[in-house]
Amino acid sequence: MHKPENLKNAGLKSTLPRLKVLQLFETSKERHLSAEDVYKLLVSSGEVVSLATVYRVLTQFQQAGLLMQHHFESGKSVFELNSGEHHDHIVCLQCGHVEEFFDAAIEVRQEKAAVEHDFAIRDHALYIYADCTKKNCSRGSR
Amino acid sequence: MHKPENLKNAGLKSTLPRLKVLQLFETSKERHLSAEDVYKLLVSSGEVVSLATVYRVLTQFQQAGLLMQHHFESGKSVFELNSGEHHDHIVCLQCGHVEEFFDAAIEVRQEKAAVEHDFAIRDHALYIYADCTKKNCSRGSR
DNA sequence: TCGCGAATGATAATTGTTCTCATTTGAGAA
DNA sequence: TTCTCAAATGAGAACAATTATCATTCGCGA
Repeated sequence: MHKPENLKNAGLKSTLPRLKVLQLFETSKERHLSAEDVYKLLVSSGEVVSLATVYRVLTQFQQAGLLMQHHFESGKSVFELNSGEHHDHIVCLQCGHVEEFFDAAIEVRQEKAAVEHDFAIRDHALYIYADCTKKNCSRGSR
Repeated sequence: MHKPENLKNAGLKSTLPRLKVLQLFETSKERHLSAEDVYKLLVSSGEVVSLATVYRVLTQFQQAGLLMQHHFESGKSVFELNSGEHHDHIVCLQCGHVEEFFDAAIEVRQEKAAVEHDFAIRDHALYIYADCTKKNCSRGSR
């Protein structure tokens, strides 16, 4: 789905590090990755990329609309492929597992709240922090 | 409203720095303050408190339930007196101004989303980022 | 008033992220 | 294909927010 063309379309020169990062997001089983995650995954799969480059590329991809950036409570921000469909997140406080959801009613009420308070809404973040029920949960990370 | 008793009730020894911080939150016109804000406000009003102590006290107050902590996109976290009534926030991306709102319907739908995904909700954060209409907006801070 | 454990101050250490700058690379020109 | 050069990268320094360390000081009960 995402190919070098995507980089060109985004006005980004097609370089090795960029292709590797993009490919990682497309193939990783974990959809939400932090800069550190990306760096470690690349290194552990034998790729040589600098952490600085990972940060730069992630930021560029986010600005180009290829990735979405989120700020969970953990302190570090995480990225995910931009599916084009807005959604919010439920984050497990124990294992860091993230699940996505969308609720039209919530979206509507948010817009309403912004309007009522005389704000021009630009973006919003809804994070639900909870305990998930994964059998392998509680390994504590992220 | 909040007095030394509150500290004792919270199991915290009533010390000067703690009283000063608590008093600052009670009297400041800005309801949402970062650690840096608190530190600077105290210093500029002639008080002598260490930044490390400010961080410690804020954390203790938050754990004691006196303060609520929020993580806006700015990167630094902000605190506010715990009113006891849950509410969400609209944050101006330009001037950092924060407004509060509450929408029962949103709360209900969030709970529903968590249940549907088999999560035991522990906490949630809903931040709407927008441009406010304050005449003195756009000074850019926080 | 004394004594001791808890709290504080000053500063070093950590963490996540950005910046600097010398070196390398990709993509078009020759 | 080779050359050219701006753009991209790597390595490490620099930064900002926050936490940890540890010697000194303080609050509070005996």
